Amino acid sequence: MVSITEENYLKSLLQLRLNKGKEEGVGTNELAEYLSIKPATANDMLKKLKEKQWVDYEKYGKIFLTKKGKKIAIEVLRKHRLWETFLYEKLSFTWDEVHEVAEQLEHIQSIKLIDKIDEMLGFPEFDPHGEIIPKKNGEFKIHFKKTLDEIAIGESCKMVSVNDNSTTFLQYVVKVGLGINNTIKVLSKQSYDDLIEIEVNGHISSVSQRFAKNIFVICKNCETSKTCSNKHFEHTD
Amino acid sequence: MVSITEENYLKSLLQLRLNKGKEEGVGTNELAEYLSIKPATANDMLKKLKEKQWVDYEKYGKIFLTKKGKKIAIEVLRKHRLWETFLYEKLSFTWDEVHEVAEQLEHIQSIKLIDKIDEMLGFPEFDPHGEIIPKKNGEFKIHFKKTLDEIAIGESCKMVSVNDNSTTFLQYVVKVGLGINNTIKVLSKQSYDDLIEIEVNGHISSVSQRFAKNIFVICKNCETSKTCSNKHFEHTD
DNA sequence: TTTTTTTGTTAGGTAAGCTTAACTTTATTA
DNA sequence: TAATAAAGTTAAGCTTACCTAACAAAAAAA
Ligand SMILES: [Mn+2]
Ligand SMILES: [Mn+2]
Ligand SMILES: [Mn+2]
Ligand SMILES: [Mn+2]
Repeated sequence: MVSITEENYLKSLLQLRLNKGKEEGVGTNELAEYLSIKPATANDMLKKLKEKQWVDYEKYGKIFLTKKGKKIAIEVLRKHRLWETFLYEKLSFTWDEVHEVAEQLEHIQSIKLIDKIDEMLGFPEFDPHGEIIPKKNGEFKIHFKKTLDEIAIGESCKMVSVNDNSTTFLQYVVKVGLGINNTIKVLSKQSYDDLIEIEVNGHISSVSQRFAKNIFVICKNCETSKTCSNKHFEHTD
Repeated sequence: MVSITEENYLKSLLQLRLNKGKEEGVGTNELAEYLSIKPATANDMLKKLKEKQWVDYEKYGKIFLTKKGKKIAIEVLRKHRLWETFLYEKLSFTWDEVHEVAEQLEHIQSIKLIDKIDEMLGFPEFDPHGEIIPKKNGEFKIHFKKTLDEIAIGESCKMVSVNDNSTTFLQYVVKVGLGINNTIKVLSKQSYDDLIEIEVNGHISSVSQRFAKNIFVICKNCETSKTCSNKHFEHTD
């Protein structure tokens, strides 16, 4: 049996893993920060997760999901994104409202329930934040995303998702005139205060580094995705 | 803030209260049995619930919900029954599948969510088990229900709901040919083994005392309901 | 009315999930 | 390379929600 807390840990490990392009493990402090808990707490829990063979790591080393652990994590992520889509599509929730509720709904235990929701939605590919929804068999495409601050001056990119799901941030994104699938051109960067000047739909505005680091984009001329099954991305079991 | 466990306690106190016709409080052992926990555990929690002013009772006395406690309990009960209806009506779950999942869904914190579900369902009056669904303002009708074993020989009654939500029991109910709103006539009672002979839709069968105690009915010639607002059924606050 | 049974309470203990404070190991940077 | 900073671990302690065992009060039966 997997507790709600354990599910949140495993899902976070997967998300942190996917948010880095490279094949890196996750750190204790990084995980703790992401879950808004203290490193000591994360460390305790990681011992239990290792015991249960859902993660693997050496003392003082990076943490990796095992195959079993990754399977659970993908299921939770799938539920989260399907619930967000349900709230957005069927119950007219707004972009910034869905995440908080989905954070709870993702822990409802019935497989039948989530499969029926999937069916009701017509087996959607993306959630309202532009994130890919894993299929029932656990397969999903990985975007090689960059954050907006990594895009060079003069280059164009497409916004695919966000890295901060807080209501405050999402409402700010809307205010700046940004949205999923918008094309963003980076016009200039101020060396004085690190502000980034961008153009979206003919409209020019300036955003901070902090803001830009929370906007995920794919650049126009790069390889953008690969299919990820249960076989990829886990450590040796 | 009210925890999931606390919500389950408060909801159970309300349900036990409603399942007795009379204006009686609930006992510690009775509550513990209902929640499948030990009386000592229930006793601990009741102290905390009293501290929080959600229940009121004297030591060794019967337990009553306060106005505040009853408000929370009604909200949870409303969510439970709306979710059951959603699963049954929109996702083609069967009668015996809905309860278990609703037991989890009832604890999702969003008011907007449950109101939207209510709206999607067209503000239904009854859940799939025949139980009344409290309105958003907390009002609902109370059936003066009896259990099937209390019906006298020769009398007819209408099945309105069940007192056991286990899959095993609900599937057995279906097998016996019973369902919500069926008219049941009590033909005879065996004094030897306490079996009750009933007639439903022209079909005659015998059921045990244990079975009959879990079938709620209203008798044809009694007063059957009264409206219950937040003002009724609580102890003095 | 006394005895027995049922019901409710107290005391002491466990596991999960969290905290702070002190410490160790690894990584960075001078 | 040595000093410093960052990352990770350990120890001790808290709260919630559960348990068993022993006991006290109230209700029912003899
Ligand atoms: Mn989300
Ligand atoms: Mn969650
Ligand atoms: Mn139910
Ligand atoms: Mn519940």
